Amino acid sequence: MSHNQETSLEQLFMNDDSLTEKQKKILAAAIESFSEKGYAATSTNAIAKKAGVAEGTIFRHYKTKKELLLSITAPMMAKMIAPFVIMDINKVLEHDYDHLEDFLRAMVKNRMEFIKKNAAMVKILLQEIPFHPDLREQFIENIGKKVFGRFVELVKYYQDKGDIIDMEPSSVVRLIAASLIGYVGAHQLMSGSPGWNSEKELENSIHYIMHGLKKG
Amino acid sequence: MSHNQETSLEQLFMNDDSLTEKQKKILAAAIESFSEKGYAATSTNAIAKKAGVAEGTIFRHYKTKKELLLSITAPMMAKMIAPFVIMDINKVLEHDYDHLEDFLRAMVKNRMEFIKKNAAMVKILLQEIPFHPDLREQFIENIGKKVFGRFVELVKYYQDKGDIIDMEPSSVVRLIAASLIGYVGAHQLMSGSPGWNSEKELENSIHYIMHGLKKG
Amino acid sequence: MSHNQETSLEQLFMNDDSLTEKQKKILAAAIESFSEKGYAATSTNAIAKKAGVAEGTIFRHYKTKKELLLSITAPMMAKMIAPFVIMDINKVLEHDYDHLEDFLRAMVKNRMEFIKKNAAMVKILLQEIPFHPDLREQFIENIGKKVFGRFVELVKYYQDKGDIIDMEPSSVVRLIAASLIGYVGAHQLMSGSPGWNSEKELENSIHYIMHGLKKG
Amino acid sequence: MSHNQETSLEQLFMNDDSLTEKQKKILAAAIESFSEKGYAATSTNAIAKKAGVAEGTIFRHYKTKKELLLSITAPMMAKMIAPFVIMDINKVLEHDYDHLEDFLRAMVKNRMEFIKKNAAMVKILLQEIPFHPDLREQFIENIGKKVFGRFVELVKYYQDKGDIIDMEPSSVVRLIAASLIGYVGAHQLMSGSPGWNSEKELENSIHYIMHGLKKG
DNA sequence: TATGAATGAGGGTTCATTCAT
DNA sequence: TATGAATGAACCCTCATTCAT
Repeated sequence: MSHNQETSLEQLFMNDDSLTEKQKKILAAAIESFSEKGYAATSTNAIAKKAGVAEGTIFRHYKTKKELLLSITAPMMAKMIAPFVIMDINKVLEHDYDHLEDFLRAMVKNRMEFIKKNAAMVKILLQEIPFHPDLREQFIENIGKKVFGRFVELVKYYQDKGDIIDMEPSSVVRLIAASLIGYVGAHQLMSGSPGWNSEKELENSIHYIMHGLKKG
Repeated sequence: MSHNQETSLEQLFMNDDSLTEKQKKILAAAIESFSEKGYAATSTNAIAKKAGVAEGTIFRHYKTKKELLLSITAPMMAKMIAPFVIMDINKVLEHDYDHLEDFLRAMVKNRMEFIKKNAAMVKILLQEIPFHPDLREQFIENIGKKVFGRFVELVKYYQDKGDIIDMEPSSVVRLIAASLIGYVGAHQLMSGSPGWNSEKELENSIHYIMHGLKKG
Repeated sequence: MSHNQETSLEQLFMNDDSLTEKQKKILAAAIESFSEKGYAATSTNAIAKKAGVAEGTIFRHYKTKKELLLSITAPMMAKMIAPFVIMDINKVLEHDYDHLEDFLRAMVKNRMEFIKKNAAMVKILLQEIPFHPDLREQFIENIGKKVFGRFVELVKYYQDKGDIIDMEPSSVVRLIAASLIGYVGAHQLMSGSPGWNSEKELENSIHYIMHGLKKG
Repeated sequence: MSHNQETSLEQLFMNDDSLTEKQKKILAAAIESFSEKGYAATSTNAIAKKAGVAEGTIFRHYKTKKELLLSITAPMMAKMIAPFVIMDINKVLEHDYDHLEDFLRAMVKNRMEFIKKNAAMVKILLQEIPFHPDLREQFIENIGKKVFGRFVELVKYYQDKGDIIDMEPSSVVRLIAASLIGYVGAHQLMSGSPGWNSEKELENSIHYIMHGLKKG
């Protein structure tokens, strides 16, 4: 859960040697189009044109348009949850973060970083989940089961320590998530407008989360 | 901000005498389809079939498919913000709710009621906002400017009374909103699954909001 | 074949007591639309709107769109050939016009007058003839047989008198017609532009016709 | 302005290597349909069927139905005026045709040849001009400005020589054009009927033109 | 007589996908 | 591997016409 630089997912695509040059262009074009106009409203023809590639080329690499979407969202989810999947909870808890606040702040900053770097892809994921049952299942499986589970353990630990409220751990996790997603949403909506101070809002959000979960 | 029964928007459509019987069926079918598969992935032909109506009939009443969407979302937004637009802030504050907690709880319940009754339409609104600049503008204009402004006033009042934290009022409002929207989203995602207790989750959310905003 | 004022066909419609007020508006709207955009490209809906009438009203008076077209073109043709049908050739020839030139000039002026007054309707007739076999037949029957026949008689008379060339009478008639229609076409195309002097062009056309038909 | 064989425009399309086999079939089908029923009354579906091609194929090659029309009429106009654009007036006048009659006869025959070979396409052009402002402008620009200008020069030359009447050169050109177009129109209308002798009518037309323009 | 809601066939066009090159 | 022509189903929408009011 450190602050070290991760490369963005899109950059990962670009450095993947198993991908053709054209394939990379297709992915980049698809990401931009899907995030702007949505999956259903983006035509493969439009993607091909934006990628500077023949329409057939898309289908040489991805059997269907849907598969192209999944080739974006699947690694997206994998990377999204990676830090949680690999983290050794015991080590994390005992050595890295004495206080919950510290852990939450670190996590928030880290994932916020990830989200900022992969804004378009996160946008696609969130936008398309309502319309694709398989995407939703995949999401629930990954985020809901794996990550959620890990967080629940974490929350329980801090609850046992008496640091935070004795609410259902799953609820606690959901509340945190909502606050963070809300922050990102506001950032997408407001970013650039004069009244929006992204850093300060982040701090406010963290403060809100912390106090919302305080014991008593 | 009372708990009195409001009729759902869809019922309002159904009781609107200026609408043909067929028109009502079209609206109902469109609401169902749009909320399930999204605007772009719903064909006018599918709507017509679901409504038991000729496809041409749709276009007699709504010049375009987009206009049909807006005829759903526009009154949706109006009703959504209605309680805030008409509420007399001074009266509200001085007589109805001595404590912020009471007001928030009442408001949450009231709007939660509205959202539950109009789940499909709210879903449409939230789902389509990313894809329709005009919808987004309309939303910002209504929710962002009108409602937000009113809430900011309210928050300032309670801040002056010393009840809640001295954070930017706009941030406070955003944080509350995120938590509530997060609750609804979870409800949509989880409703029906065994682990989900909607009532309790609502209480948890309110508790979280209250403490998140506590002074000090 | 005198120069007396005839009312235009459209005015005739307007004064016809057997026509409803609405019906007159429909005819006027149809004439304008058909002449501007053509029969096939004009919708009954557009006609109804331009006439300020419900779409159903059109079909109360005219069973089909085609019938509406014919209700314009049929009287058009009747009026177009009326002077020729009623004229008493012998009288005309022996008393009215000693010289062919005089007759032609009078006829040209008279029909030109008619065409000017009914520009839109003539335009419709000429435009639609290529697309409607029945219109074409009707046209051939009326203009081709009746009028043509009369003109052929006339031409023969002047040929017997030795005034004009001994070409096939039918060819003579066709040549005159082409020159006159050419004049009207040019008028439609050029009218209003600075270089176009309608009166002078008409005189040129007549001169051209006369000399084109001169003996020897 | 020689009588050498030109290939018809449609044959040119058929020998154009830049066109797909299907594209040629589409063009042939469109030419036939447009000339018979008119542009507005011809459906792309009908063209596709007649061409033995999927409807989508049409739109792969021509973005819109209108573009398909223009892809027929534009080269049509180019070829129509080509002989006039490339002719060296001085050479023509001094060496080829001592008398105006000879030039006119040659030109008439040459263009008549072209028109006969491209009857369908000429028909389309003339039929659609009233309904398409852009076509009309294009026509005026090409025929009206370029060709007309050249003819005016020619006419002036012969007027200076004293061969023909001292009428406005532009009127002279118009009168000739009307007579020729009239001939073609009659040919379209009458061709096949027993009384129509195309060759003789052409000679009559030329004679009529010549005498119509005689001095004095 | 006049309306305008309703129809469903058909309009032009776009779509994701296939396949010969 | 990459192309782009070809497909035909499906898209949104318009059409002429009908009919209950």
